[in-house]
Amino acid sequence: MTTMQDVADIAGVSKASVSLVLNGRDAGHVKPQTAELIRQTAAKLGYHPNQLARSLRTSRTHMLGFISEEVATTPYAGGIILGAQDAASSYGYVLLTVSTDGMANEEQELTALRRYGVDGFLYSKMSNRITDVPQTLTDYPLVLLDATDRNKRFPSVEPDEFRIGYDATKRLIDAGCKRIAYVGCSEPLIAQPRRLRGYQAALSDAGMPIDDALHVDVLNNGPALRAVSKLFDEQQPDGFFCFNDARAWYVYECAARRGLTVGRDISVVGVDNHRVFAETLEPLLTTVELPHYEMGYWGACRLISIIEGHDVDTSVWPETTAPLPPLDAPIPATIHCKLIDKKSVRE
Amino acid sequence: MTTMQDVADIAGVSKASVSLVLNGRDAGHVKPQTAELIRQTAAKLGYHPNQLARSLRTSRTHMLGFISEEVATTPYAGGIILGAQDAASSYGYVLLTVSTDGMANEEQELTALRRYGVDGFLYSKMSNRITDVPQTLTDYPLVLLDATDRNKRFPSVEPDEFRIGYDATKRLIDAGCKRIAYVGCSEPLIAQPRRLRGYQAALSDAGMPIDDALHVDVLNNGPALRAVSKLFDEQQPDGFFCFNDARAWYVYECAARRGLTVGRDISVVGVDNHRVFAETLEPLLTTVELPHYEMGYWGACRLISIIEGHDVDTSVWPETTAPLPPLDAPIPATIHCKLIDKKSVRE
DNA sequence: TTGTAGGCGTTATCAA
DNA sequence: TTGATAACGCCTACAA
Repeated sequence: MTTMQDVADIAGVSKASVSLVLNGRDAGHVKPQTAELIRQTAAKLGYHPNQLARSLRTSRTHMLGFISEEVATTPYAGGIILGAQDAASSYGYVLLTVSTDGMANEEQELTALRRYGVDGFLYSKMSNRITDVPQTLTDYPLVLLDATDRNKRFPSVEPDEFRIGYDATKRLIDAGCKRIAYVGCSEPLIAQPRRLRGYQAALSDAGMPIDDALHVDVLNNGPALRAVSKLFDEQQPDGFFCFNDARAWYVYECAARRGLTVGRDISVVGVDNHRVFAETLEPLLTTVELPHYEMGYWGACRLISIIEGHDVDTSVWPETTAPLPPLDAPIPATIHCKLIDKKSVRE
Repeated sequence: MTTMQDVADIAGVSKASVSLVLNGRDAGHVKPQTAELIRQTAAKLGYHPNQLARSLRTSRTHMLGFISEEVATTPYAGGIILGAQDAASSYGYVLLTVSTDGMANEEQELTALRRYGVDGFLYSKMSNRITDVPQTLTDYPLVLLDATDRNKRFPSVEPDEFRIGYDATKRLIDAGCKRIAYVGCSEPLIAQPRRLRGYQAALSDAGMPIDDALHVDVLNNGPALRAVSKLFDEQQPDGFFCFNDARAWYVYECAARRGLTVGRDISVVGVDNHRVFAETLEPLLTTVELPHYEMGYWGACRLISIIEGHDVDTSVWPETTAPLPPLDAPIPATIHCKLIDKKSVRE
């Protein structure tokens, strides 16, 4: 590894000058000519600063601790991590991941991360759970992902469930469906009532009646299948908004048994949690993606803005990120997630 | 943060002694009495060594770079990362993850990781692809996960596809199926022929005929559905081994349309890539899990053994991990993955 | 405009 | 058995 001293020696200057130039602090300190020389020899030698030494001095590591409570065992994980990764990388940060999934030694793992000197934490749950932030983390910059802080002390990024329900239902309306059912989830998830409200709002806005008989919440397996079966027979819906792809499968099964073809006789829109349907049924099923990537992405952005002390205007966030530097990654036109922040006026 | 100097001052000794004691190198160097005093004051002050300073000195960071080429965008990722995580954590290592998924700047990302001083790399592809290791990594300890090094220079851990095919088929045989079909994948994946061989071997071992008409490779969507439909009508299989859950779905759809019930009229075993079926169809569909967790786990073990210079006997690996210290994590009785290593006699 | 020197928190060498 | 002391590579007053 070539060090700063090497560069200094070969360029015939001192370490201090090299440091100044390579950190962009040379304006008015180092003669432009010398600066250029330094830059060139650095490039020639393939010099890269040693992060450890730098961090030891500055006590900033440019590492973010990514903690996933339940994420890693689910298929959802990838997107969040990838989003956080991309954002982090744009700003010169890197992710130190740890999953405390069902581990007894959560505290241990977290203090381990602290010892590595991470600058802040992304704390990622699943399905937007209400969460108590571990004591160990409360004195660090921290942003929650797909989770909500019970005490509302920390910013969080969560899916805009209402919008998901609204958009999905709107698609069915636009497709000409007249009797649109909602196959929900009977587990007590935050998402459930919000998606339901979105579904109802979309119907109302379109001047369509809200019929409770068209709404059924199910769990899994046999009972779920029977409940959907009943819905088919008693209500004969022509459109289905499904809480997720697992639920959508029951609709498929029932349709198949009745000789109905999805995409012709009935329409189905589901929230795609597992990607298997996107891969398999693309032409048949319309899916709404959960904004996992976006949550990771904007969560990391927010965290970095906190770490670096930027005063982000979160009322127009994440549509606007100023005064953060612009990012290369494309910003989606519609972002199906929202930032919850003390300063936020949204929600 | 309390430092070593603090401990030394309060205990009334020098930094050197503290260092020796706290690193367990005090035998024959430090008087047991002093050692005890040092340990106690360290505990009292809540002293934790600063990893950065330590790393700067030892040039060992106990961080592993986890590179996923394609992993993060798939539902498979979680398991691999989690496995690697668990193993790493057992040995006091931590994972620095980076996904170069479709990134133009792979090299950049990797040199970034190098600057952070990772001790080695886990390079994770998907679906056991033949892989060229990036030049940037070749001078580091490196283990490939779910991938095979084209030049066979580095160890890799990949699924035991033959065994997967064999076991899945065996289950159908044990369930009493007489006409067992294989619904494979027509993409050119390493897994495909190996699973097919496993399927055939299981049939042979059971004294059952191998009928090529019962084997069909499909892609997606309409054509796949029609191919499986044809299989149903022309061959009337009573058991199906499916390449993955996406393929299994076509079997379900066809069965439903014919009024056949899975678990009663026909049996289905599929490799579960997406977890959606495990969640939804548990009682109906039998699934074989891909050994993602195991690959991550054993890959990390191997990498660490290389880093620490242990001479692991890979001929009996991963069943035995000696001379590595024992791990807390349970070792699965049957491991559906195998280590490919220069010294390996397996495969 | 440049260079010198001190320190970040460890570990390791070598006298005492 | 201990304790100075010198690295590790970098940043940053401050002096020249």
